[in-house]
Amino acid sequence: MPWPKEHKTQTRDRVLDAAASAFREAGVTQVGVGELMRRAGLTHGGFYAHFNSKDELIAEALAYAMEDSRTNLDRLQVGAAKGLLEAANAYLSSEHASHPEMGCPIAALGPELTRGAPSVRQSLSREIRKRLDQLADLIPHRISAQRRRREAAGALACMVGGIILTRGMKQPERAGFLADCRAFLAEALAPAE
Amino acid sequence: MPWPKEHKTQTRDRVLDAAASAFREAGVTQVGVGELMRRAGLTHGGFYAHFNSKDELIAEALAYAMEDSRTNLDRLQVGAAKGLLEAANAYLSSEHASHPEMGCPIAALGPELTRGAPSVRQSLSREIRKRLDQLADLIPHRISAQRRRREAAGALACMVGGIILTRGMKQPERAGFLADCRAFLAEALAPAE
DNA sequence: GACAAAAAATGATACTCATCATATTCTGGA
DNA sequence: TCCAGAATATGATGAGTATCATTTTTTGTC
Repeated sequence: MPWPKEHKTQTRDRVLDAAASAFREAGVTQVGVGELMRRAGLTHGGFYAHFNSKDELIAEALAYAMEDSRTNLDRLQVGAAKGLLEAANAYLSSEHASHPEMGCPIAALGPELTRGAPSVRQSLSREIRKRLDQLADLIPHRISAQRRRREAAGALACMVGGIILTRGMKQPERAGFLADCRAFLAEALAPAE
Repeated sequence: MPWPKEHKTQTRDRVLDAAASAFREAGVTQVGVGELMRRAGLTHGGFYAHFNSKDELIAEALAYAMEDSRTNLDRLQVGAAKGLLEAANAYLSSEHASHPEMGCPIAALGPELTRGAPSVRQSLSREIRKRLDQLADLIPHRISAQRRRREAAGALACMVGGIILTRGMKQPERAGFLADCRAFLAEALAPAE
């Protein structure tokens, strides 16, 4: 094998990383294969040595971006108790709203992915399920599983919708709206009752 | 004026109506000017006699679709007390989730519109503000304006995110997730406390 | 019934895009 | 130093795009 044995995997990962950012920033349909390869330091032709199709890349880039956004958002809540509410507060932040290319791909690309190829939709549904389970796990286990599932669903919906709506607003209104969403969740998720 | 005086307005409206449906169904970038004109019973060339650009059409189609979705969703809650919770329940319905072409354009196109031309973003921010005001108005006015605003924000975020997430899920999971979102809001918006 | 103007259709331009076939370059081992 | 094969580059294809200039059709009025 006349090449370093991990070389191909590394360039493949570079393409994947470039795709995960570029897609979240500009949308999957607006970013062409050629530009992705250029961002990865290559030319367009070699693309199909790494992926069978653009759709396959999209499906993989989604999973990659989900993982990436989770680590980026975790950095915003260092030291916090890391309950569901803290996770939601980090998600519903101005930093997240103003940096879609590093943020949650569901908020950046959700509707577009829903209209994508079957492989893309399959990846999307899997990632959503995974995220719901992760969030439900942040709720104390003394709470019933049913209630944990309900709160995770409501919180994730509020998070995704909140960021999407924030990004659709003009600058002066954004901060107040985000604060409203956080306050709303703080009450809805209160451990009381 | 050798044409019925409302003829041009009527065909313009036909294009607008076709655009509002097609965009919500397939996304603004996936629907070309040619197909829209064909849906309106015309050919591609005449488009620019009605609109200065595709972006101008998108901005107008968004407002048109917002109005259209409101009437379609109102039909789901006939006779109800028409409070914020009832509006949210109609929004978070299986019918809405499975018919994006008749539903809320923010849920169908939000992120895509955010990346659009300035005129599109302007229209989007205006429509979001309008919807927030409409929802806040559904809350009894004895509640403080601040709290009405907060509940409208949280509810709309939950509604938009809930529908987007539902559409990203596979069929057997959808109904349960929608029910969880509705139950979550039912508790969060409870008039008690 | 002919005319003028409005409305729509035809046709063309200049792109961009995903995909693939072919050629070239690079690398570790002989 | 040269070779085989893997990784990448070149170039082409065919389809699709927004936009505009020009021509054709349609309609109310004389």
